Amino acid sequence: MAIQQQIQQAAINSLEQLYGKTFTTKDFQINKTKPEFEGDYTIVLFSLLKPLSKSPDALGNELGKHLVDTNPSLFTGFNIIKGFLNLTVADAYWIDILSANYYNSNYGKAENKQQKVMVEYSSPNTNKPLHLGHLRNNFLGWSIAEIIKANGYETVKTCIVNDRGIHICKSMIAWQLFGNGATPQSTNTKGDHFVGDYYVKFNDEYKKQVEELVVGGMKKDEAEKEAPIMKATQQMLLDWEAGKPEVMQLWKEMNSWVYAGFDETYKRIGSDFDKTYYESNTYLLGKKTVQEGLAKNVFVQKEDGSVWIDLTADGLDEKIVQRKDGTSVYITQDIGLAQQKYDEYNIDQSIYVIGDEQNYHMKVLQLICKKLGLPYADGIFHLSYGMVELPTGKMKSREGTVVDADDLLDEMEKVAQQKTEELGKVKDFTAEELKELYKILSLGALKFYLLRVDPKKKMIFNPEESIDFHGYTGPFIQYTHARIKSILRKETAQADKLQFTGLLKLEKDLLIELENYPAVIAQAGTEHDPSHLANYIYNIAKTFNSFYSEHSVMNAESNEKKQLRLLICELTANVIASGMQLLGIRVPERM
RNA sequence: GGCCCGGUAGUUCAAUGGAUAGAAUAGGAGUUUCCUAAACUCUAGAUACAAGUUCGAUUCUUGUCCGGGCUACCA
Repeated sequence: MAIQQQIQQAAINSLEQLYGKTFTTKDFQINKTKPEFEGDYTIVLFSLLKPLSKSPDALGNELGKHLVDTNPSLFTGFNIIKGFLNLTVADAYWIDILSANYYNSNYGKAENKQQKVMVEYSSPNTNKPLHLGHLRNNFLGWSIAEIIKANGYETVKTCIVNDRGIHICKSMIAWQLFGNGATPQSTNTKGDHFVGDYYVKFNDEYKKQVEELVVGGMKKDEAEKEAPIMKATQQMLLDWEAGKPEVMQLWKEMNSWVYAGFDETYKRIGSDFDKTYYESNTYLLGKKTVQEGLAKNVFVQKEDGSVWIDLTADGLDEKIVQRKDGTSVYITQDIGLAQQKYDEYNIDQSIYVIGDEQNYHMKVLQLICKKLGLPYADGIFHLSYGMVELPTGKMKSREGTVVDADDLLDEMEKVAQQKTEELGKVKDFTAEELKELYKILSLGALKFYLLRVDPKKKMIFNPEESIDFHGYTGPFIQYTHARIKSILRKETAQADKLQFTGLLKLEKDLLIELENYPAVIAQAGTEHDPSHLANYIYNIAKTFNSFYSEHSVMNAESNEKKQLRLLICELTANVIASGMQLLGIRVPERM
């Protein structure tokens, strides 16, 4: 049991014995003691004063004394300042944690909970390459799946590819008009970029045609409908839905180019999926549900034949779920896909990693599922994340301010190389080892930069800051790990040589933080928030660096101290590596 | 208009209702005969505004001001 819970339980027992009253964990708080006071953990007494009719000093003294007397192996002392009871935890407790876990690669991870959680993330469109926003989505999704796994759940990572629709037809039309049979191979272009370029060409041409029509005297909104390239695109969509062979052929070919490009990027950033759904296979789903909803009177049919649900009683609007022509809308597909996921995997929870612009949509989806009485409705969770913006404002594809994922990764690698060369610490690395190191460092910097922020909040991506390898960054933590490993290459710890010697402040500070690792994994899981982990690992690294510069391991004051510090090094390196792994970040042995 | 989210040092981010609001970066000053200076130490600097609840509010409530998102028979 974690120390905080142990303290709380001990306090509950003492209060019961002292005053005959039973309290629960919600009745009072245990905090870490602020560094400026003596002690390790603090019981906040204020909320107990009234029910016990005690002054802070009286209660603090009685409770403190009782706690120390009845738990001599846990507490070695206490002091009271105002309403705060500061407790000092016995060194032996921290030493025990250390020797029990320094070799344990599963340290911090929870027992199997026998439940299955699906995480859907990434969800790209096949008409353009991935950009910075997708990176936040991918890093978040992958990390949250790992964190959930560490919390004892089985996970299924999925991706829904938006591979059909008018936007795809735009690239296809543009390729037909301007492609002259070019392919990614013939132009030596990455497939997703190749197709994305035609999407841009479509928009250029479309804009031109609209302008010409407007000059010719047509109104703008009419011109937008009448532009020949748009009409051709709409016709193509109809042809696609009718399954016209030439269109299907072109569609398949262009999508295959995109997938080749995506695969390369996914591999590079470490995204992987247990199951990929394609919208072209799922867009007709959900129609049966509409019929069932009508039968249950959850949905109503209007005179023109369209089907609706009235959510006004829940503070939302009326939403359409089927058009008057009988075709399904976006939300209907989502209901269908949710059902399919449940049928295929029998999942207990389904997490959707989707931007906060779709908060309303996801609310509606879950509410409809609930009203339909679907068994998986309560398990739907929208992991809503904020948009990534630039210091200059929002990214806009039309203004060309979108940060391309591949370009960004290339740039980051260059910076990693440049900085590594400047420092000149790994001159004996082979070319492959160097390349690998640059990858580890650049991806580490980028992932950490995007994951260290609360997912719910929008964030500013500052290109200059993101390539900084100092301070609150991935490489800072990676560097700390490499430093520790450098010590451990020289000598490994022997646990049987460990003797209690009295902990110095920085030794104890580190152990207190390391003891907290399981609680941090749990918190990151329940709150669906990897930033807690990022923050935590950073603090571990920071404390270790202070420790490192203050106390020598190899030249410790005594052999006991040396063994103790070697064990601290082991556990710190393990926790750093383990925690970073949960963020999808690798740590090098040397850098 | 309606609904939702956010406003904390110059900047980017923290803080289950608890002690003197933490970091990083930018600024100022230092540290290397000693395990990797991608490091460490010191210094200066912030809760948009106004009420309310509370022993105690960055946190909860209300209002004001300022940003952002959603509000399609698009996906």
